[in-house]
Amino acid sequence: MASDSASVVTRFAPSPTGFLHIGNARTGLFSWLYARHHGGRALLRIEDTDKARSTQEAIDVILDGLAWLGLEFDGRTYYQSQFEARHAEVARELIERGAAYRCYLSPEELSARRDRAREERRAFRIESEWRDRGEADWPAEQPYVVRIKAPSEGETVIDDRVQGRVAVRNEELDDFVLLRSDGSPTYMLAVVVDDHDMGVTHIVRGDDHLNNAFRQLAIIRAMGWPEPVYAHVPLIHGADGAKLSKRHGALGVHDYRDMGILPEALFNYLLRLGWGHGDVEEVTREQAIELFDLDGVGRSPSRFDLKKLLNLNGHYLRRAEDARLAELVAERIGPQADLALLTQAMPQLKLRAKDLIELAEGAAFLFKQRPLELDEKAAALITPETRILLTEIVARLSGEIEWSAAALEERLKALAEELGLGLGKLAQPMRAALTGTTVSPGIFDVLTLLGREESLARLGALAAPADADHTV
RNA sequence: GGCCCCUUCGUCUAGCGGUCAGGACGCGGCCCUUUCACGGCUGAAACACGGGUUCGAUUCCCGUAGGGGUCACCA
Repeated sequence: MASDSASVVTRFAPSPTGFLHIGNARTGLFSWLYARHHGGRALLRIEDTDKARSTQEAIDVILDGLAWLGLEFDGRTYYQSQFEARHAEVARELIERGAAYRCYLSPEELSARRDRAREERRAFRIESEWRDRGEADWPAEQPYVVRIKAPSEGETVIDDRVQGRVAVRNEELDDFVLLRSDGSPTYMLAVVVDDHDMGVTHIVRGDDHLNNAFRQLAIIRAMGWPEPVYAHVPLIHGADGAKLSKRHGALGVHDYRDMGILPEALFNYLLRLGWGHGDVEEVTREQAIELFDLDGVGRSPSRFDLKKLLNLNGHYLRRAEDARLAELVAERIGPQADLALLTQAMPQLKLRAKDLIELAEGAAFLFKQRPLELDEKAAALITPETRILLTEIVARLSGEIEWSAAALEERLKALAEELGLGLGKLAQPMRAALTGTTVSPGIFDVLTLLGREESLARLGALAAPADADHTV
């Protein structure tokens, strides 16, 4: 393990589908972490051979998502589409080596054979009569594909770093297509060539590719290239245990950002999904690089649990810099947000939120315009009796008193005692009048955050016992 | 259906032949308390099943069941 440390090269190879899939992001994270842990290089290659989907916009979404998560890759970003000539060249060389052949079977003929096999309930396997034909037999002006000559005897074994030893009988492998009839390379050819040319030593990817690895090995061996170490990590599933897809809700990394998840929280959550290291739960990026290795990756697929992500996010929220959170919240509140005030309130606010949306909601009272609208529960707290109470409170706070949490607490506790009431009896109506809700930071903090003038105005608006309209 | 993989609390996981099967999320209770949170304490909750191997299996082997992945001139 230590011996190959210096030479580790991994790659993450997403295709631009319009969003950065959360499962792909985790695979990318593992790949990146493995390289970082071993002091190797983490490369990024965009699989943009599907021209229709590979718009610059779709590519930017991927790049943006990775950057947001804090995964920075080494060297330049590779684009698979740039290597098509090279792919074709390898296909040609494979033919020359006798490891691949031109197959003139038409798509129609192929599907007819497939249907026949299905009817007869046998497994379909391509057996092209062109496999052993030579150049002399090639018909002129006929479209053809290039197929690999897959090995048909013995077995192929992969020592996977996650899945363990996996063997497949070679008769299961078929002569898959390398080059389409239009001369373009298939994925199967392109990955192998690119991985080799990029010097990738460790392929960490989703285990939906495990079956492909056996096929790809056929190309690698035919070319006499060094075989990479494989690590096929299980996919992420939804709550119902099926592969994560649209019907499971939020799929893209951007969706979680929009939901107010902090990147370090998603990073941590994704890391712990399918990977464990003793009892550790909260792992920073630095610790992850130090601790991560493939032997901590489980072999079974894990289910995505939003509740746990939210809980983790809460932990990171509480730990985050107040000024940073103030900026993130201000973006969500809009132009009326006051950064300085938000930052000042943040130590109190961030205790009460699991995501940035809740944080923004919690901060909303700071910027409300008078007269405040009261929500239902708050309105219920304003009664003729509590209005009288508020009148008294306003009177007590109107003098030349020190407007600090400590001083206010002293005053109000004294008043409560005088009236023979619990502090809660004063605090709740005050909270309703000051914030328009029944949930907020401590009442003395609310008072100081709002300031003397605004506090007294909000309190005073509901103090007069005459008006029955709760919104004043 | 063929092939491949997987199986510890509801979920994420620790465990790597002998443990009261540990932690986290979620859930219940209690404490703290001006609301809500945060925090602290605490409770319920798991080795899929059947055979072996062994003095002893959650742990090793083989089946069964269940789940998942994959079978294109998509990536």
